[in-house]
Amino acid sequence: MNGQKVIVRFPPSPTGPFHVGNARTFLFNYLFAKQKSGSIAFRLEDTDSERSKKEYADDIIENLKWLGIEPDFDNIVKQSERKEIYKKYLQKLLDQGKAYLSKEAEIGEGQREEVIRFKNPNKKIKFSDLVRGEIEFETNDLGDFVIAKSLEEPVYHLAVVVDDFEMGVTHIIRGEDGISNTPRQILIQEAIGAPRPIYAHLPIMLATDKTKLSKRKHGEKVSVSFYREAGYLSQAMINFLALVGWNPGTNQEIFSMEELIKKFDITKVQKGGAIFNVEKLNWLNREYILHASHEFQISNLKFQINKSKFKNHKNSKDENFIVKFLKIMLDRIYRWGEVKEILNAGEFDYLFEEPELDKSKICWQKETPQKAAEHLNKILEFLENNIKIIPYAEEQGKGDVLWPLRYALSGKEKSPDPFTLIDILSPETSQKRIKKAIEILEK
RNA sequence: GGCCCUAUCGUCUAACGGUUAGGACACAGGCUUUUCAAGCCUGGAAUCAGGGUUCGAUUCCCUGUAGGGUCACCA
Repeated sequence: MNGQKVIVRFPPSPTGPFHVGNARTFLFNYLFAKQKSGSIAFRLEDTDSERSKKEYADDIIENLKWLGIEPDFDNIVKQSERKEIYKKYLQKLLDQGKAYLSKEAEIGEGQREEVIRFKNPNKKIKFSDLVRGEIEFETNDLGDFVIAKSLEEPVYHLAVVVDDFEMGVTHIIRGEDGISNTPRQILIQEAIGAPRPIYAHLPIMLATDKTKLSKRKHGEKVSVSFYREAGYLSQAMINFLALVGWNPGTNQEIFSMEELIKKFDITKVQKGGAIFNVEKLNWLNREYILHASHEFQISNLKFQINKSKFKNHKNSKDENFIVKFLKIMLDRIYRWGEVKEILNAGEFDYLFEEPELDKSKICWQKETPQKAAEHLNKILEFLENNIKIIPYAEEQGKGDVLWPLRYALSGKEKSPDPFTLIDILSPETSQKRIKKAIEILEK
């Protein structure tokens, strides 16, 4: 590029919520531009007034900001506002005989009687792709394709080529689905005298069924906002997306944005499509949750509790409780949204209210109710005198002592260990629950 | 179907013609202050097939097969 400034572009069409596949495509553009100290143009391809909606444009912008990959938001280009520019180029092509008004023989529903077609020179187009190497097309089977419905209504290919040219785009990094559009666009570039940008076609991101991730087929899980709302961290999302289709050739898995910018290499991008593997995302997200600052963890936890059914419970306001609860939660979540889900599902009800005990479940395996009551009484005594329970449990059989204790405290067959429970419940509450269990056992 | 692209463990991938084909996620087994979770240790798991080229192919070439993309007056 001999010192020429790199300019990439991100041209979403606001006809749906921001798609994770688009997010990855843009991330690669972003990484590439940043490492070359280039700039990133943002263009809304909103010429389809039927399907383009402001809410979608807002969703794209909002999530781009969340992900921390921002294009040049100060200079947003909207295709819908550039009719005059396209018209100028169209007229010139017409004047030069490189395009012509065509009377259409067969007209379908909503189609025009007369459109502007590009006069195809029917030549072989060869271009070099940063990811795939040389790609060759015979363009005669494209025919004289339509480039506008009228002077005022250009069609995609014309608009894109004109915009990329006017905006000085040097590198077009886009999805693999753009490959077959490339020869058409190169033909138009040559006709309007635009330089050819450098192309890089990224592999497509696929769903588990190995087909393109689509909203129709795969639902809300294709939109960035879904992951945001589910409590994934943007850094984890970025880290994950970067690794789908690219890696630095080392065993490193965790990358900050700065490292990605430094290490990203467009020529090492994978050629084949890659499946969006949520399990890997989950693992990464957990890593980020665990390594976040304590303050960040606490604020996320509070946020989730306030969205749960316990939002007004006194424990939810108790800092001490929150800190202890965090420790428990960090051992079992991979995304923050799970806190609310787990809480609402009732798994931790016993931390907020007294559990119902089932007599048959208090005893461990073949232990008798008498024996269990005896152990619990002993524990009560230890608690009052601040004596360690473990030595006694080891002597008497850990299951026989610890299971009844844990069950008395939680009323659950599955829960954190009894010592963690005593700690978070307070000795008083614990003693109360143990007494209750003894009562039930003796009934 | 035409055109184009692609092909390493289940998944994401490493290996500038010579490796016991490496790592991560997931999975299985084991360990741990009962259970669950987490953690730690161990393990199973791949070069699509067939031809070439080469002393030697995961790697280069061809064919087949499979998968994907694209074939709009949508973007």
